[in-house]
Amino acid sequence: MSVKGHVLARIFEALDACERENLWPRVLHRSVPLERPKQAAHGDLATNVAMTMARTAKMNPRDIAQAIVDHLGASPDDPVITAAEVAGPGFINLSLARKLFLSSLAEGFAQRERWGKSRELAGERILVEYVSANPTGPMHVGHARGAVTGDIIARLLKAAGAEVHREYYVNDAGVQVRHLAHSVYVRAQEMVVDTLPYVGFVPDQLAPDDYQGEYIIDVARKLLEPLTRQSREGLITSPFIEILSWLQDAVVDLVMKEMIEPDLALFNIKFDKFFRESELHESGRVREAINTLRGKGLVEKRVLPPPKGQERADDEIPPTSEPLLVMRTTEFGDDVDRPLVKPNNQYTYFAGDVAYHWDKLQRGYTRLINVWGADHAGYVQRVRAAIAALGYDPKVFEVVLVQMVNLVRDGVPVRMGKRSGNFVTLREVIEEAGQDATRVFFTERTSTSQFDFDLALAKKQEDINPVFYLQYGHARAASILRKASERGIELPQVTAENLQGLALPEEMDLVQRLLAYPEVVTGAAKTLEPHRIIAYLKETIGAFHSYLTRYKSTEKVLSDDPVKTRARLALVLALKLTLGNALDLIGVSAPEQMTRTDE
RNA sequence: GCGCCCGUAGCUCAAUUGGAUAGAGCAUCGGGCUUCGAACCCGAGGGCUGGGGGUUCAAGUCCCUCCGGGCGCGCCA
Repeated sequence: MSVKGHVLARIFEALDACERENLWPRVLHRSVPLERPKQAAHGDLATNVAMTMARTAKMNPRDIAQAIVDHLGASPDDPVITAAEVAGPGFINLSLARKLFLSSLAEGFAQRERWGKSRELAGERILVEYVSANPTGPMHVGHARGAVTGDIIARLLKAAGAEVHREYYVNDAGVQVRHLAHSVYVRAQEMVVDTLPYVGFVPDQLAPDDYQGEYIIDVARKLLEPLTRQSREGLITSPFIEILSWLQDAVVDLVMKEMIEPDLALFNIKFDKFFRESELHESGRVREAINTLRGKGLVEKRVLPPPKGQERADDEIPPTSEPLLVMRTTEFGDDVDRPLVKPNNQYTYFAGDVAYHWDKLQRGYTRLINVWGADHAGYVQRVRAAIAALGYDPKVFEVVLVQMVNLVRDGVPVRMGKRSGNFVTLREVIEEAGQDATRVFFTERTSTSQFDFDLALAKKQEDINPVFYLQYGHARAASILRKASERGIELPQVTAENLQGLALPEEMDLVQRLLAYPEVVTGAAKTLEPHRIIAYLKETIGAFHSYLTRYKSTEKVLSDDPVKTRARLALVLALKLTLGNALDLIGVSAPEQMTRTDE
């Protein structure tokens, strides 16, 4: 049982005792917050139950707190609570038995790579959808943040005991893919035109909305590569519209297999499934979803009004007054109703997404977590509406909105566009900064914060980069253990007995920080906030360095006193395990030693 | 104009989800390596938590309202 578990049991006993004496009305279900105070003077743990009870009990919180303290039975010899006192407006500050911490740490260490993992979310089946970048080119830095965030959220949920599947939704059915196919078609024609046995063939031209990027030529080359000369000629001389369907499929396949999947692999990000939007259309799932909505009377054919507010400056999309099939998402909190079928009789992207999320729900997931870019914020409400309309609890649908990354070079914004082909790829960033650093860079902050990614700075930042700090902590612990072995000191078992030699306040502080690790993991998992792991690492490592420095000339880990040495080595072992597990959780390597590459 | 996200030290961000005296890194200044790794540590300066109002024992955190920034706002994805 955890330290908090022991303490909670005692607090509940005390509450029971008070209620048996009718000091206040009995409450059946009560939560008791138990926190580690910021200030050491406030004890090892503190609770504010008394203050939360004051209102319903109609009593002074200090009086309640005092009654609880009186029934807590704290004494210096107690195996759990050695002292308890009322403080401030009604806090109860608790001092705990040293032995309790030490044996808890030993128990934790015994779990090895399982230390920090829990069964907190056991029974939940969670689908995490992330990246889902359009299959129209390589991934750029803008996708990196979502990729890292989604990956780590999946890892956190798994660590908390949930069954987790990772999915990438491939939008291979829209006009963008049509433009992609046409771009490749044109490039392929240009490559083959010279070898044609007859003259007079005129290649197509790239349309304004087609993709200009260099990589299109690569895709075209890869497309033609496996084909015989005859097939190549047949392909490029066929009218675009005739081979469109085949071409789209082939091109998306190439982009996914040759560009996106390898880049993700470079990042050590894997998916359980790449879900093709086209599957939903081909299998009739989209039609089925719309029919279901129709059966509920939520679909109608009508003219949608133009958007409110400012007039569109450009005339790209002419206003249409044709009636189209819309879903009444406004009945579920959306701003306006959303179209399902376009005037040209094609399904909208939204129609596909309704079917997709319906499919997810029918696969039995209890939670659907989508990691989306902030530019999709306006989309959340309509999908949630669809889920509610299909008869599911909209709360199962959660969206982590990852804010935009502004790419700058020396403070000057870098414009990016996939069509223009002007962008910095994910591959370039990873090759430049490394996987570990990129992961940390995108995980440090809350996903709601927007920030600039300065390419020039990223190079210079070697010393500033937080990843080194995180890894250095682990390496330094490893180094001490290595040094001990060099001196012929046997590494101790991490047991409560061996830890008994810990006496310094900084040592007990470290013990308590390590003991907090499992809660940090479950906390990060429950809030879907990966940055908490980084924050924990920074704080714990900071405390470790500080401890080592303070006692570097007085109380070293490897001292003349065998009892202290054994205890401190056991602490370092537990620390190294905890840091290693935490780094592993966020997909960052935990080196045994570090070597400087610069200077 | 409407919707969503955000506003905390000069800069980049935290703050145990409503708790006690708001903390780190970078930058600036000043210290600390003959002995376990100085990619480190210690100290100093720097704050009306954008402004105002409200909710309560308690607000950076929740509600309202202004101000400022980002994203989105047809039938693109």
